[in-house]
Amino acid sequence: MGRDGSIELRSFQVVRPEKNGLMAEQVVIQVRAMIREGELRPGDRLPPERELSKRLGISRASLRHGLRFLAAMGVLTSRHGSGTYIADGPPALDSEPLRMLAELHRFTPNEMFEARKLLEVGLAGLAARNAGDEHLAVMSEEVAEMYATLDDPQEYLVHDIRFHRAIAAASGNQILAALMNMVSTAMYESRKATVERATDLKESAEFHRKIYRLIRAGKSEEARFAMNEHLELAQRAFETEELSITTVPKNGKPSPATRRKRRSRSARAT
Amino acid sequence: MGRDGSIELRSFQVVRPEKNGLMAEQVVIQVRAMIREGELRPGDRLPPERELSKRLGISRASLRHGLRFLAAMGVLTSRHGSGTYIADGPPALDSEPLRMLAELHRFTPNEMFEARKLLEVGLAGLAARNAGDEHLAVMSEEVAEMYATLDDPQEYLVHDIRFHRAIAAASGNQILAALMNMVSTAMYESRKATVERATDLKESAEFHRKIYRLIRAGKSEEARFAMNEHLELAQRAFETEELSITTVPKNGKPSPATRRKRRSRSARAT
DNA sequence: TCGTTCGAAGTGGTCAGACCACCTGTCAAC
DNA sequence: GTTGACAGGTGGTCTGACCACTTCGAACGA
Repeated sequence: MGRDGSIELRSFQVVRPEKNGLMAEQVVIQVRAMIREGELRPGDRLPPERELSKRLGISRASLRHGLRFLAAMGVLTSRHGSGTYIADGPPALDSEPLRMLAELHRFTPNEMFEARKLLEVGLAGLAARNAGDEHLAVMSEEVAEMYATLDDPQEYLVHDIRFHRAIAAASGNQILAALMNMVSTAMYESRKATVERATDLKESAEFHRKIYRLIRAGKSEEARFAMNEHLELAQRAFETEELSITTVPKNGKPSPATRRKRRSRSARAT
Repeated sequence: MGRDGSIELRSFQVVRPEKNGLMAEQVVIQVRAMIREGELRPGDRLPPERELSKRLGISRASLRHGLRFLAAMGVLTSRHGSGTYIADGPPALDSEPLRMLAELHRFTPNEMFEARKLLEVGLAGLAARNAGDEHLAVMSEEVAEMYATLDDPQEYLVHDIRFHRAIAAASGNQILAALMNMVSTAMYESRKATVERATDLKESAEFHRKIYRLIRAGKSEEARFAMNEHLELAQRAFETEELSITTVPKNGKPSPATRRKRRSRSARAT
């Protein structure tokens, strides 16, 4: 190794054949490794930044960049004055990225709805096959709450969402559940506005009850069908509402935002 | 209730609508606003960090934290020496969070596969209804490439993935396409290993061709069915492979991993 | 004894300024 | 016209200090 020690300035680089750029990336890799090895588990607290930065041989600033990155992915949460913790609770994906993506690319609410529909229908089918008693109990509970809050749209929406979330949990597939929640959450703002003007929450509640019973009975295909019907109804309500809002102004050119034509775009594969 | 209101300690919250915590969060909000207003569009370059930090009245370090956050969400990419750019190209969600989540919660590959199946089947159905000529052309091309690379599994896999990606693009729903790609990418490592030991790539290619033809013919239901069949086949191949690896030791009990029963799991609603 | 208060220690959040590493366009030399 | 060196701009990293918040235990009071 020729460690004569005259010039050691860059020795730290030599140790590292990779010479990977981006110190922050190193942090991600390290933490990820710790998770994979089982060294870090959900809910655990990480070592203090000052210590961790020393251990990894990088500045605290760089370490923090890496942690920020992980926090954005939903893997970590930092609590001021307390520490940095591995996310716990049910597995969940942050919906913020999806919301951003939607704004960047001007996704239509309809597209969002369609995505949700596909996921929810599939989940309903799975739930009919896999739901356990405790999930069924939650669903039943939420249906009851919906009936009880027919005159309070906002509250109704909360139980609506919880009901669908229970179905997702009952499906037995946490990934699909996480995806559905991501989409659902990204749509929350819109739904909050829509439900306020809803005319027939009772009908909606009936539908939920019907879906619940089909899932409980283990009737997969029928549960799928009912869920599909339910969401298409909701989607239609949503669409008409959208129109009634966007058509308000006296602008002669209604800006054909909904028009859809085939775009040719440079692919640039990576 | 006895709310005589003698204690007003918490008024500080009311007086300060601004000064919200987390400077980095401010950055996210600001950039997001710029995107929403159309001030920033995909591919655009952001102002230099030194300038932007001044404009927002925060230190460069905090600004960078915020940018890091956005980068993690896939909204930005920073190029050393060049600048910071809004992500361009087709809308995509980073698969890293999903991969992390999978490791944190020990998702089974089967769950991942099931999620993928649900998405792909749905996408195939949509593609049959919405596919344009240019998408069909890409799909056709990739099928041909698959036949041409039957003896090179790794290369085959590339075209396999591109084919499915083309279907997603043809579905007309960018959100679902992004979700599918996220799941698919997260599984890439596993698939790379599986395809290497695949025995009958020809059969796989046949299936892809069949799916392509059904999509081109606009036969939605049949395309869905074929896709489902195709993926269940692949899943089975994957499972047996998993077993052949994990069952290596002389363990007498083959661990009935596929058995499925109602699990009772603490729900912990949030 | 029990409950409350308060303060010190620990931890994440922010700041400032400097320097390094890399990219890009320019312009001189060939 | 082509090539090469160079200078400016830009993101990446480091340092060290201070601020803001949480936590917990010791001192205090009932």
